[in-house]
Amino acid sequence: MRVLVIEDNLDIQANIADFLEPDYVLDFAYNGDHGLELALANDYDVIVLDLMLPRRDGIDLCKAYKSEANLQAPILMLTARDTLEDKELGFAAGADDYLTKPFALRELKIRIDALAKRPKIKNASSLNCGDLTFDPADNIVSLGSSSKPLNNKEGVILRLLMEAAPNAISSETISYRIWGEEPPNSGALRTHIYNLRKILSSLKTRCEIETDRSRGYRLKERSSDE
Amino acid sequence: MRVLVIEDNLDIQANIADFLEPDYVLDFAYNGDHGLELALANDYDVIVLDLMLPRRDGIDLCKAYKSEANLQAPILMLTARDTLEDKELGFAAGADDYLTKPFALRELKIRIDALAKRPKIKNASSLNCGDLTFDPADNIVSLGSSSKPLNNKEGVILRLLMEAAPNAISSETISYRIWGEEPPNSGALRTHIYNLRKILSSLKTRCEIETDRSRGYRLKERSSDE
DNA sequence: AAATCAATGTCAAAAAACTGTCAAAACCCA
DNA sequence: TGGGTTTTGACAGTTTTTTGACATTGATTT
Repeated sequence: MRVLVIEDNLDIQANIADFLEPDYVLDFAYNGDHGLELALANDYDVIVLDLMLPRRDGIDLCKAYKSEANLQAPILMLTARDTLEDKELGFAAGADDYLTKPFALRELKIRIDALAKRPKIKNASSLNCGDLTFDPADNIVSLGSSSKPLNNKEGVILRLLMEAAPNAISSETISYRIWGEEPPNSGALRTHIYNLRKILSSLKTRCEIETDRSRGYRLKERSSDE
Repeated sequence: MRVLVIEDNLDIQANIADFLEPDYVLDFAYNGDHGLELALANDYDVIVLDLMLPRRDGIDLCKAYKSEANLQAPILMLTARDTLEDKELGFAAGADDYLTKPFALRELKIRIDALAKRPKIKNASSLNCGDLTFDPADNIVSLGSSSKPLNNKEGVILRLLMEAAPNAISSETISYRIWGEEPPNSGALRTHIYNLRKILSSLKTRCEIETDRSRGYRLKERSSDE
């Protein structure tokens, strides 16, 4: 497990090093610029980030990292500030956990472990599956140079399918994501899937929406032999 | 965003409801059993879990949920206990965050938001028994390169058999898992077992469904001498 | 050993549920 | 109002699930 510790206080750094070193591979940065550089260049499992840093503020670093990193490691913020406003700021900047000094090293460790468990967030503004690309921001699905606009519901459905791929996603889940507790009382979803399929096939993509009878739908790349 | 709150203290519950209700869809459970049931049956974005619960301990619930849920929602533990040992227990059970009472509702909210951001953990669970492999995610049973899709009921039955193996599981238990309190009034289960056996034997697997007369069914690897 | 009985296996056919298709109606917004 | 979006409803085709009728099995009793 690789952990990046961005902290300018040498004492704290040494403590952390002593405590975590046997179990983790640690990198250290002493200022914000260096920290961001390391964070973006390497693939860490967790980043421990002090908020008060020379050169570049922790909040700033966090925002920059979350927007620029392709594979976002979870960030644990470390700070002496304990007001709710500070925490809000930190989480709003993209932190995943927040620990106020002074803290027990063991608590730091278990929180690092907890953070490392979850899969990392992929920073993809556009989704893709096989040869297809879909941009949820403007609801356009495209294959190479040809593309088609989708309407709202179709966009949501395609996004859900792409996020779930290659697994199936149940009609109930899709329905709930679109309509919440009160779905339309007729098979509107069926119609949307139908239309989505027509659009996909007009793009000549190799992806298609498979139905997993009574379990849901799945976006899948057609195998070559069909 | 859907949040499940498992908390037996009605005051705290009401507070949480008041504070979060406008923004989130909340479900409540008042005891551990009901909480686990809801957690497994629905797809929540975050689960808020009090540790001291009637019927089933929070730690226990957490472990059970993490091992049984296909798609694990992050769990935020809520408790009056503030020792490191308690936190370690909680995180070891699979918690993703830990908040000690009393807490500020705003902090609860920002931590819920932070948890909801991260992608959920998929429980990659393919079962096997002898030479057979069964993937409940797509209901496909396979032996080496050959495989067969199962329909819903067959899938549930095979999963139960595999989970129980090498022990037998009673018809009543299977029936209850499939139909709940109101099973069909004819021997539908017999027919499903029959069909499942046909599928298994078409795969030439060495596993077979044994019947333990008046006790139930059992999945077993045939011994070589038959 | 034969008779009996309940539990189970076998199978075809009926019933129910699910899905695809599409045109038309309802809705919404500029 | 007009045009795109979304829902409705009807129908057909398919798969899944249940039903029911009968055969078999194994244990128990006579």
